[in-house]
Amino acid sequence: MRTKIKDLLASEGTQNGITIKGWVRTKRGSKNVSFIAMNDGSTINNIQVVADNANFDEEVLKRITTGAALRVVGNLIESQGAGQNYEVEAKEILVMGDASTDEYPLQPKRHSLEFLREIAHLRPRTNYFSAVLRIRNAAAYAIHEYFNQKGFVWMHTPIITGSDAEGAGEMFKVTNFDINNAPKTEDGEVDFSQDFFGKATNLTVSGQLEAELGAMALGEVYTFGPTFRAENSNTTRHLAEFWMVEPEVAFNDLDDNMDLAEDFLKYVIKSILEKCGDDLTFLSKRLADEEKVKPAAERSPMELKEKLQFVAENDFERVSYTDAIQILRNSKPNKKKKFQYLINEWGADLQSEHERYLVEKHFKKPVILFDYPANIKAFYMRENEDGKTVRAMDILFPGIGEMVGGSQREERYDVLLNKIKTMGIDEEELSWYLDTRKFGTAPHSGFGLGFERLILFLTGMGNIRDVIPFPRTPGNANF
RNA sequence: UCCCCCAUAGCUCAGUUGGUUAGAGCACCUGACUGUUAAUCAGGGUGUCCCUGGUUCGAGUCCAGGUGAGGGAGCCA
Repeated sequence: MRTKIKDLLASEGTQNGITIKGWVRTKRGSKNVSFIAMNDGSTINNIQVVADNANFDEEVLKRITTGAALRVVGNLIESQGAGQNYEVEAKEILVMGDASTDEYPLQPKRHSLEFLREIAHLRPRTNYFSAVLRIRNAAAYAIHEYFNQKGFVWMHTPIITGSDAEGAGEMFKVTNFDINNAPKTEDGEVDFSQDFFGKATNLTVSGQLEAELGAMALGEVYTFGPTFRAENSNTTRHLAEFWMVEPEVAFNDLDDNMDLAEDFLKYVIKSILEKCGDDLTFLSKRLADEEKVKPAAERSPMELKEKLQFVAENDFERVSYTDAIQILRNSKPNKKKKFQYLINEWGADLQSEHERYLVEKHFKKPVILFDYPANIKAFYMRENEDGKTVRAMDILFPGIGEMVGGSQREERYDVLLNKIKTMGIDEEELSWYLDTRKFGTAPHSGFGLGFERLILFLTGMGNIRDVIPFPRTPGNANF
């Protein structure tokens, strides 16, 4: 039996005969005594193991190096040094796995995130990354907890899809063909009727359309799973493989949808503040250190925990696209021609510089933009009475941009069919989707949340490749 | 995909107008030290200066191409 370091550090008193297993972070010491900082991933904090050198084989002590796996049997005693309440007085030390000092790349010092990305198989062993992974786990748990409490059904939508009309971006092809020798039809095209599924298939870019089917039966559903986009996106906020949360609720209109999204985000943030205190404290401190190096203008006005608290406790700003255009048109950067894309008239798609202005300069809090022009949004969004806008909403977060994208869905069969036709989408492909509007249609709404973008916000990390264990990006599928 | 930067020791980085034997801190190794907190002190340099080609008497330094990485934009979550 081993005791987790988290539990030992929280111990109410001394304990005899405990066993810990974990990895060495640092070893230091003098002629008579060695101090080993050990971590087992249960907490960001290390426990100090103290070994009286006289009681141990010199060869064993030599093998205790940064990265080595140890089993230590001993007593939890009150620390005789400053800096920690308890420490483990070692009686027995077994080196379970050595870590060669001249090969092990992690050192007891700060490494750059770029370097750690190159050794993604070892980076969970760092404070930085283990904190992110624990927060990621707690956030996933909080998401399920939230929806469960609200009576949502977690629906497993397919990863492999036969539909190419999801309309959310480039898709990865799935085939069993020998790509150099695929069967061809008479006119020279690849003959997918002979492929595994009997048709061309792809990895999903969204579970929304299927989630809508579920919502029209179960009332409230959500998806939470991997999602794939074959876009050649090279940014700090895009991945080719990422996790997405997509709630879909029957009878909800756009206002209900915005209420749900805001309440949901605040719940997850509060949950992390409550459960990941140690990890947040570490990240908060680390980020504050990095801020010090930056010029004053680029520094964030709040530190991580404050920022999370602020967002959890204040209402998001809700602004229609039309009002947002007004604000932007009259803004200083627009008048002084500081925007790369100047806002002149209604109908323009907002660039990230505009979104950033609204969120970071004008409102200084998360902003929900709604009622966008129909021609810049997807076919399934419900048309407003004005005939030119749709019931879409995006939630923009400071430093991240679009966290959530959602809409009230077009539930009117004729309107939807017409939209599909004018956008040149194959209606045969979507006949099953159209059936929901044919049989017992009802207003419904939903949204998609980029899980990793949420983790970016929760951890204060700057690059999405640092909040997923093994990032998949164009040109990179290592590990 | 476009734009901008960058690539020197295991890591982080310095390297002057092109100049002879390429440096620092940390890591690592050796030793010292009565309890340390990324321990401290003394000693030790471990290198395909990303690759290919060019300019030059001479290239880590200049030029061209390539590769890799980072930031920004677009696409979006």
